[in-house]
Amino acid sequence: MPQRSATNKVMLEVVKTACSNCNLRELCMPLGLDHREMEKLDEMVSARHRIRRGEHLYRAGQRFDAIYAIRSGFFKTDVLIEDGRDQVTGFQMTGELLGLDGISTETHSCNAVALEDSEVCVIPFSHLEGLSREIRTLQHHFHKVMSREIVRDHGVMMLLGTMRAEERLAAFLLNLSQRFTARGYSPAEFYLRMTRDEIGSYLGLKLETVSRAFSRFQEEGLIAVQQKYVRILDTAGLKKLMSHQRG
Amino acid sequence: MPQRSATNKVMLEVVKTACSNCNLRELCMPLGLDHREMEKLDEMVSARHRIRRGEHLYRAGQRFDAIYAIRSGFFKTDVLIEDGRDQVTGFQMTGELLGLDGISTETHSCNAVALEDSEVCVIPFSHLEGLSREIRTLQHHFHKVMSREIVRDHGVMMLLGTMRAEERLAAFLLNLSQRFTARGYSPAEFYLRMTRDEIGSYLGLKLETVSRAFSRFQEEGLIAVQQKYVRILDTAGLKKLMSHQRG
DNA sequence: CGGAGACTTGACCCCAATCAATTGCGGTGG
DNA sequence: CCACCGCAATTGATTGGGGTCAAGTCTCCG
Repeated sequence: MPQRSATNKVMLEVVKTACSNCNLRELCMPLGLDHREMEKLDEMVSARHRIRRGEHLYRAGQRFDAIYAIRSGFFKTDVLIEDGRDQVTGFQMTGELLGLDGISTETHSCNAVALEDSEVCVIPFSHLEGLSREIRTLQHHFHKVMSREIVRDHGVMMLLGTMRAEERLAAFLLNLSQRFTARGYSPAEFYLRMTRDEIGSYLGLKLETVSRAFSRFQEEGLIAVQQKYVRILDTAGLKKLMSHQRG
Repeated sequence: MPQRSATNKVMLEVVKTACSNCNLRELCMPLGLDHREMEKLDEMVSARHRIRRGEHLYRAGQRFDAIYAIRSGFFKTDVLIEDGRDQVTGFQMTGELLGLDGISTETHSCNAVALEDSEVCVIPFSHLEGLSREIRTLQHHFHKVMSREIVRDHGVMMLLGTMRAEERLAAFLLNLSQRFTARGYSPAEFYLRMTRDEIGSYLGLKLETVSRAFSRFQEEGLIAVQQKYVRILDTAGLKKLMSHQRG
């Protein structure tokens, strides 16, 4: 319990931002650590960083030296190639990590942009590797997180390679729903933080196609949608949509 | 130097399959290790495994406990979903690792199939984590390899999300060329180990489309292709193709 | 209240999918 | 050795899903 003293406010601030007291600890890095290990983690994750909506957390080409855990907010990552084309490679929410792509070349290979005012915890990568060598659990957890990212990417490849437009959007909505649920939010009702254009880029579709698919889903009673607000009315219906190649 | 003795032959066999003497050491796990560290790696990577063309190295759903380094041969990985659709998520060649996707859930999330008679080195994962805690260089290298896989996946997402058929095939051929080059083979001439159907699955195209694109490239003098044999005649032309959205 | 950006909707078009026929190739057995 | 089989690949004709272009509506915010 925090001491009642003149330093109370500062204490609270510190407590509030420590991994050991973070309400994301079941989703984020601390998973599975004991008390002593958690303290070491707290030391490592000393810096926090606020990012305003629309600002970059990092840009492709910048030197990599830390990964970031999202404490609050919402991000997108995107890559762009010379001729101007770009693609959103992912949307990240609280408890998820950003920057894993930078490890390989020690240079960030994509851009990370806040889609709403956000706060991230800075995890200096060399410290993380150091602590991983001491704490088995942390090491293993980190490996799992990287692997999960690979599996997720395979899922997106599947989506882009084999699904038609409406299936892609259904998969996208169900995925969002599941992730909001894991964070204690409603599985059926949420605000999209990204534009139709960004959804389209992620799903390999044009914004008009995304918009049409939303409208169709609404006509069919699968969802209620009004701009960024989405309410899922028929989860089973959306799932069924995904398992039919045509029709 | 191997001793001249009755055990000579056995010795040679051991030497031949040790990481420290493997001609892939600049591509594979040993990268950057000193002599002592290399010896420890040799101990860890004790088992080898032969896989015949068409056989599975592992299947989705099987328990994960090792990753595999390809010593010789060629593999594909694919995922399949309930309704029967499947997608090739990658083609792997010598020196590359297989099985990273299994770390996250301790269960393989895709199938790995040999496209020609192959040999892999078995790297028990718990041993690898153990050794990573001892050897900084190995740990860092392993992290880089995982990260590289993530970056590669982003490249594929880009390809699937934004490129048209011919661009995809051009990108695919250039990528193969580059990887063969890194292994000391000709950059301009190689045999494809996979079918048109498998290429198509990987690129999000139907096999007929792949075939047509091959034919078109040949007509335009970019490549010479006869079944599985491919000869790149105009690398610059293929690259140029990739940077034009239409035309 | 006015303007800019986000979104929706419609009409048309094009690239790749689909359907279908044929050719080429490698292995197997008479 | 060659005929045959089955699979892989090529090629053609047609179709359709999503892209493109364009017009209009909604919303947020200064």
